[in-house]
Amino acid sequence: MESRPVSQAVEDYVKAICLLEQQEGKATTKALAVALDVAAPSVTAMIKRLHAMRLVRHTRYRGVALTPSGRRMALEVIRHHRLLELYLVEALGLPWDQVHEEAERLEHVISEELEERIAERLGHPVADPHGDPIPTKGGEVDQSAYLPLSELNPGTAAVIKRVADQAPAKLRYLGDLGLFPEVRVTLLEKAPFGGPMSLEVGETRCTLGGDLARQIYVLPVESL
Amino acid sequence: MESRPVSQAVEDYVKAICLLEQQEGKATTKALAVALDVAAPSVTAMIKRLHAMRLVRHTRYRGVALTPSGRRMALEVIRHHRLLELYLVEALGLPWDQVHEEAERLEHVISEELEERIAERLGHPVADPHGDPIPTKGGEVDQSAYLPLSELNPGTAAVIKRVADQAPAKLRYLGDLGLFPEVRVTLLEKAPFGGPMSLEVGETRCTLGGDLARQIYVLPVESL
DNA sequence: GTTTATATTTAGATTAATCTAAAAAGAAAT
DNA sequence: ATTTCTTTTTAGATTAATCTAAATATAAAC
Ligand SMILES: [Mn+2]
Ligand SMILES: [Mn+2]
Ligand SMILES: [Mn+2]
Ligand SMILES: [Mn+2]
Repeated sequence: MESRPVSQAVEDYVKAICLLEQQEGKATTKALAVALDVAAPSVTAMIKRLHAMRLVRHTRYRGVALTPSGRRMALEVIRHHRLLELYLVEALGLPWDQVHEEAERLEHVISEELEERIAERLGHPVADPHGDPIPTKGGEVDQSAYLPLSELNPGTAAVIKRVADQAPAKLRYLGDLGLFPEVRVTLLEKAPFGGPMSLEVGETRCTLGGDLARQIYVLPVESL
Repeated sequence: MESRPVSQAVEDYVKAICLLEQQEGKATTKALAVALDVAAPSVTAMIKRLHAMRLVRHTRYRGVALTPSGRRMALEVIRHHRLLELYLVEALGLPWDQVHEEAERLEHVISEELEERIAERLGHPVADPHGDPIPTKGGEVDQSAYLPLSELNPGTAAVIKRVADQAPAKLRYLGDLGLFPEVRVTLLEKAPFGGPMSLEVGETRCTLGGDLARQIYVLPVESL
């Protein structure tokens, strides 16, 4: 019954499976290979190990699904990751485009004790700097669904709730424009067919491409 | 010429070698095996790898010595470790007996950027919570030598400068007595042959065994 | 419904890091 | 100077995690 500590690789796999299940509805070998930047046969090999550890169920050629204990592990890692991202921004002033990479490594090595201190210091926050929900210790995740900024009607005001793009360069760009979660914006004009839109952010205005706008999720102010 | 990131194991080995060179004057296979809690043949195998990486020089049956680049790497890891220990105590309130274990893992995963932010937040400190010197970015280490508390003359006052024992239980005990670095104590009485001693700490007094007293280093106040 | 493209798995190899058992070297004791 | 003890090294095996090349299964296109 000796269960030795789980490796970083295993944690990254269950985390990736969990995120894929949420975002795509299922986790395939290919999607995991892309997400983790490894070759497909490496994924197949790891899936066998994860199955032996009872962390996933696997149907050949059909992808994997987390077991309850796999999900518990994944949410624990995701909680670490998002708490760390927020801590690095709030307590140490790291820019929001650098914290993902840092948290990617730190998430595997902090103790439960340290996790708790960080959560306490932050006032038990519910979202990370990008607006992604922080799972509770009990494994609950806020499921609120928001509207892509690209779907907002011109003339409407809304509060940014989530920035789904991870790419540092894009985050830096959005940061320069002042587009963070909890910031209020007003959509002025929108070109058709997913074209660019012009926004009012505080005192200033800016133009945003359709691709970026599709990655920004908002809550229209009427809904408040 | 692609030099892939160094593993945690390699970092722990060069760190252990560096500390042994300082404390014992040399780093033998056996001493490393004990320090790292691995079997002796594992050390021999790793020494070969470290040699291939030009981090150590090795004379068969005689132990290893760090090369300049090995020492640079070791001091970098030690800097991380000690900065982290201090940060965990100062910024997050972890008890000083728990931070060693935590830093042992974190030291390998923080970026140079994060290291710098932490150092800045702490005001570029020169010692960790146990009084161990924090190497500078340039690789300089404070070499001050202090007096073991066990060698202090009765009736003399001194400031604690370093607590060399790592054992959490002992650190907790010393902490309860208020015996931390930078605390001023007065030696009242001392039993002969390394026996116990009685101390004045602030308003209170306490008795300390000879073994513990030998691990506490002080600076007598006359020297100030 | 075949053919073609894509995804998945198997086969086989590699590397880092560890282990135990046994041989060899060096140090200490007689 | 031998003998004995300790340390170090070799030999050989194991496990996790990865890779490339090739085989096989599924899905898409025609
Ligand atoms: Mn990770
Ligand atoms: Mn995030
Ligand atoms: Mn370590
Ligand atoms: Mn320390």
